Amino acid sequence: MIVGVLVEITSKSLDRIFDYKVPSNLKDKIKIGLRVEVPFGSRTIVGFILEIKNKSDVNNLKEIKAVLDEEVILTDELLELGKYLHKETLASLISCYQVMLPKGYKASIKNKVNPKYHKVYYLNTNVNKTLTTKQQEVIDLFKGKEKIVREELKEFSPAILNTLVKNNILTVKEEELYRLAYDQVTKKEKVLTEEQKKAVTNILATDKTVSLLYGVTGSGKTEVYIDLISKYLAKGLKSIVLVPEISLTPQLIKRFEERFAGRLALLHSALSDGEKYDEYRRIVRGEVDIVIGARSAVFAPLTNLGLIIIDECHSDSYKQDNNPKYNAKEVAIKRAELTKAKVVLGSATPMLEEYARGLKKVYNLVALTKRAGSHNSTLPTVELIDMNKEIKRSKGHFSLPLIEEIKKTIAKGEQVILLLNRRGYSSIVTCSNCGETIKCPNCDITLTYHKASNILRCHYCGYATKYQVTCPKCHQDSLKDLGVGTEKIEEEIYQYIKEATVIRMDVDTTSRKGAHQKIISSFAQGNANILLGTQMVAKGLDFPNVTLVGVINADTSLMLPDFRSSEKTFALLNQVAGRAGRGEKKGRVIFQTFNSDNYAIKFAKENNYLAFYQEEMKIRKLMKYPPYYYIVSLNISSKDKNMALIEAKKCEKVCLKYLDKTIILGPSPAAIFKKQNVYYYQLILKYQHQDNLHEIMEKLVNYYASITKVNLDLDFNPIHL
DNA sequence: AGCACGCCGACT
DNA sequence: GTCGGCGTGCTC
Repeated sequence: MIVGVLVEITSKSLDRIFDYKVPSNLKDKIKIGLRVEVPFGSRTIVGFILEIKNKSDVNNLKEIKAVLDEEVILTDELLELGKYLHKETLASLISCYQVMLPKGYKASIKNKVNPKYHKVYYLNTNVNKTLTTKQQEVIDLFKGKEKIVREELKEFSPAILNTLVKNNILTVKEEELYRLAYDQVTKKEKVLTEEQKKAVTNILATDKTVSLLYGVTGSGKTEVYIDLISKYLAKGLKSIVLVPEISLTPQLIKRFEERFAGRLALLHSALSDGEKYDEYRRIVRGEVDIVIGARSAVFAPLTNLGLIIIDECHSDSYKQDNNPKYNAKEVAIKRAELTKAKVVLGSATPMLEEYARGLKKVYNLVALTKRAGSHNSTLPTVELIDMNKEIKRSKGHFSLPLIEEIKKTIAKGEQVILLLNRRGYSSIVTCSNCGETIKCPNCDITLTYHKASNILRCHYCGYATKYQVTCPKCHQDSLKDLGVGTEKIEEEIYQYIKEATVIRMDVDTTSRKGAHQKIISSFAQGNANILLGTQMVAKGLDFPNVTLVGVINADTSLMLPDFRSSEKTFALLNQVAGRAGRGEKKGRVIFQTFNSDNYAIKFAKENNYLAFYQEEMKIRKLMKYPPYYYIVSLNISSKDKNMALIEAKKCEKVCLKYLDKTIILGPSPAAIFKKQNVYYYQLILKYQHQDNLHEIMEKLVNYYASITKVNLDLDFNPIHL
């Protein structure tokens, strides 16, 4: 017996199968998809069995040393998905399999996680022995219980329990203990609105693989998900729910827990390695029906998969930005096709690509147009504050009208959410007088400030211009690098609003485990009247007492050097506005902006997704961006600065020669040109139809895999450029 | 990736 | 004489 093993070394030159003999004592343990320990050169490493055969082209085969798993972790379905990922992203096959597994399953010994065990006592029947009082106390605890874990018998000394075991009254076993505990309360289902019921029926009836559930904020997409999951469950089919990491809030988890207690597994970055490992084992063992998690949960090894839900499907967190650079949405659709499952994409602000596919009937488009929560919860009214006019009499970053509204809201005993839109703050030069930013004449993309060389550069085409403080629009010497944090804003709030009590929520205050939960419950209990934070206050939060939402700087994210900046701004503003007025009381929203005429801001104020979609589509068409064009970015890097440029030019030449219908931009120095003494150049390809593109890219990848000193890294359909 | 092998210069 | 620098090449 010979096995083909894919070794766990991330190197393109080793990304292939190595054959090993199987010693006779391990023969009956061998299955495809299991991990084995093998000798490799002078060391011992871990790999996956991908083939079982009885012949090999290689002569002196070594023997495998050990089989590491009992349960197959790379099921046929995952093996297939891995091949798909490898083919689509051109990342190494081993990296495609590694990305599917939690840390504890990966090879390196320092990450190794083991199951946790605890002692469990069982009461034997037919006990007729006289017991001591202490012993009787223990036995009494077994009333109505089959077993008791040691931790619950803390007050009893080991001597008592040992005697009971010795006398055959109790039996003790070592059982695996799952590290993550869940609430076991099951709540009754909420009654769906007519609109929600129709959405569910529609999604169940469609013969299309993908449904796009386009529902305004507060329209109750979660109820639709929950109902769909139950319906699939009734058919014996399991579900995966993907949510952006940032919106995996305790509030959301609780709703699923309440409905699917005991049948739910959770996979996200806030879990410890041990917890993740345990959750994964529960899934592998078929002990759960629903998996809820961030991006990589799309690979959860559930069998009988019926449904994959992708909430907030416009979120860029579904794209992984290191290898393999996959998009969980595409993987979900592929997986659904392989298993005849369905995909539901949900959003109030779908990405343009998604909505376009909905309109073209590639996806089944389902709309929720009304707020569901309570009978009179309607969408909040939004007001724009033109900071060009207000700046002179504003206090710090706060305009007078915003300060007034905050004061009024606090006085009524209601709560406020304030968003500091920090996206795009770093290295973007803005005029502090008129709000102007400098754009690339070729790409319509904000230029990025490079401190070291004191120039403004376009990340797309490489255009560069010298940085000057004079604003080309208002001619004031006010062009500067912006940068303000939530701490500074918090100070200002206390300075101008005496009655304010603030809770801050940003990466700094939520990094510790459980901090997120604490902040949310503290605010929900009314311990503060203002919740101030970055993007994370915009997503998924549901506080009925919040009646005012303020955005301190609505338009900083418009200035991102990214063709999706308008889309991102619109989505962010729409979402944060959706946090207001979710209960009985009507909500109000204030956006402070320097660009009150900008269409993204204007349509966000009007809550008009369709109008935004149409306007943005025009620009995308004109500028040849997605969804009209596909994009591939090539990143060429080397420790040798000259060689990096030479090779980047070589790549350009190859593209020019073979890709006749493709627009080629660059090579230009990458966003971060020099990183740990490695120099990076970037080429961007734009195309609509170029049949041989993948083939050419594969050839380039293989070529650079064979040479050292220069590296080529590809990103198909990149989110950030 | 990581380890051995190998061929050159500095030095207890 | 030997230790150790890192360029090259191989791993079933």
